[in-house]
Amino acid sequence: MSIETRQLRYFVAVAEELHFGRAAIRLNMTQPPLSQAIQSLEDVLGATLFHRTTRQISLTAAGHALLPEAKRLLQQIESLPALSQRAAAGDIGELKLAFVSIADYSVLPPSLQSFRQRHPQVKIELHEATSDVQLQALEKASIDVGLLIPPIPDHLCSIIDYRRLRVEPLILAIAEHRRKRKAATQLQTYKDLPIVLFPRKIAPAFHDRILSCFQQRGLTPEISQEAIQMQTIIALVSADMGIALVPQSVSNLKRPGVYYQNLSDIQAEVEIGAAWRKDNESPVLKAFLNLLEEQ
Amino acid sequence: MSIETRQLRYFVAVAEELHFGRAAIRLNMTQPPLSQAIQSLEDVLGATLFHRTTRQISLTAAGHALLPEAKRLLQQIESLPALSQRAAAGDIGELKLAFVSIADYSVLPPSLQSFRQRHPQVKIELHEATSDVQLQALEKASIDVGLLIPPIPDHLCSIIDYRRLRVEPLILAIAEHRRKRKAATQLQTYKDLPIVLFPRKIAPAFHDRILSCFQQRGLTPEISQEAIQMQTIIALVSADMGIALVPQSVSNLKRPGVYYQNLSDIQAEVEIGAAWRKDNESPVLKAFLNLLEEQ
DNA sequence: TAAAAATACTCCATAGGTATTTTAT
DNA sequence: ATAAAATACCTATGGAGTATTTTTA
Repeated sequence: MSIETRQLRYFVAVAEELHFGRAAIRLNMTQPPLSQAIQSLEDVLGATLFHRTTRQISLTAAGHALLPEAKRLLQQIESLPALSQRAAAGDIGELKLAFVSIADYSVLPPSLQSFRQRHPQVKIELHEATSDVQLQALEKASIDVGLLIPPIPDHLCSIIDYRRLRVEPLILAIAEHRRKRKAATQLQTYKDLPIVLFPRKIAPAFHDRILSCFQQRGLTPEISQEAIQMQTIIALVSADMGIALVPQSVSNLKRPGVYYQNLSDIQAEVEIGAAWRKDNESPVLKAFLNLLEEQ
Repeated sequence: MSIETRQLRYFVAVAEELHFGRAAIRLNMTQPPLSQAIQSLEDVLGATLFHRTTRQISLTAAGHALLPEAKRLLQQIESLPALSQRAAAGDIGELKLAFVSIADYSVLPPSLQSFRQRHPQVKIELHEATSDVQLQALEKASIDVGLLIPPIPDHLCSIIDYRRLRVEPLILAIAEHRRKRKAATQLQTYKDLPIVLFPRKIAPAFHDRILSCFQQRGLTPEISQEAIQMQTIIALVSADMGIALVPQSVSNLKRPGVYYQNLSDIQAEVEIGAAWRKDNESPVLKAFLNLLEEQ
């Protein structure tokens, strides 16, 4: 036998009224079944809760100890519907979000800010990761959503949905003192400088997109250094290790000695989008995707 | 309609098994009523808890949010019998204890120490108070027990029980330099010195007991100063304001310049006892009284 | 097509009601 | 004498069982 919330409600009513008859009225029932319910509660607890005479009743020590506990528990149980509904609406919960370092300079900050504002109770778990790591994480469902650079491999298209968020042109990051005078907007101009690049292993699509810009112009640049994060690449440019092609939004990352130059002779763009599992029913995820839709 | 613990138990079982059939077996019941109970729980909560296909079920966001709450609540509800039983045994609860300052040097410390040891969960509320204040407090039931100096007034004898704890001889407290050489054990020896005394208003019984010692010997001492607490009286003796008659145990209160002298020519004693309301059923009080009994 | 949840119905345990007794003031 | 809790007994709601249907992987 086990304690039911009904018994706790009855106990609280009797403890507060200190009168079985009045408590029964308050509970919309008659006195005898209330007496029986309290007796059965006392049985289960293994302690008497009331000193009874037919004229007046009072709480025993066990009753005194139980009353605040019972009230607290009842209150918490009554709050469960609200809890469930808020969870179902995506107002509470958790969002595991991964992003490529580029997103850190474009889509991520405004999205995060407005999501936090609308869903302050949602715990957001952020992971910086490359696109292929994110795709693996999505495959094993260890993240809810990834902000990454396409493509989505064919074998994952059946379980993963993707939505484009932003397309940015590539621009040139170059050490200030290497800059040619008078708006040299041609990549060709800098053909003799080595380049800093993402490793092909880590981000093959992005790596190839950049190299193809050079190949289109018949250039075969020397790769002086590889780096995984945008800020490292910019740091290397600033240290005069070479030039780099980066998404336009990275120019928000100001660094002394680094100049960003739009290019006129290449059309290369880089796309960032959101990817998530088709079978992920999380209302928090839905809320996040709705918000991305709006922006 | 309201949530019953039965429904929470069912939910936890299904959420852990992720299978209605197996959960039903675990709960010693059949599957259909379990499905119905979960449905009715979902109705009350206003949220669905499981994504169901006939092949497999999984928790919704609402279910995920509810599961830890439900487990916690069930655990707490299951701990209520233990709580009630400990309260009934006096192992948890509160003891409001008042004591006269004299008790602070005799009965109180050992009693408190062993009670704390046996009932570490009991919260003890200590008040230093004179006997008459304690009796008033007992009358309006604002304390559980008082350590005081008798007598109990007649009009309270019907509602208050009393038990003698200790009887101590009165001894002389005297400034070191006033002490006559060679064991002057007669009160008479010091008849010319003024005395320090409890105010009659505050502790008439104790006041009168002390004065009667002098009167027995035909002495009428000058009262130089009155004080309510033992340590104040001893401080005044040390400041050479006069001599004092104090219970023997007060000699534990060493103070430079104060000498304690047994007296051979008086028989006066002071009694300390415990008083409590007859109608106080508190198991904590019972435990405390049992312990006093032993000592 | 087969495993599992939902539905339909049946039944009985027990929550709750009515009538009465007991008890303490 | 009376108010109030306990007891005895009855009723009926709804929790749980059995049989069957529906669903989807």
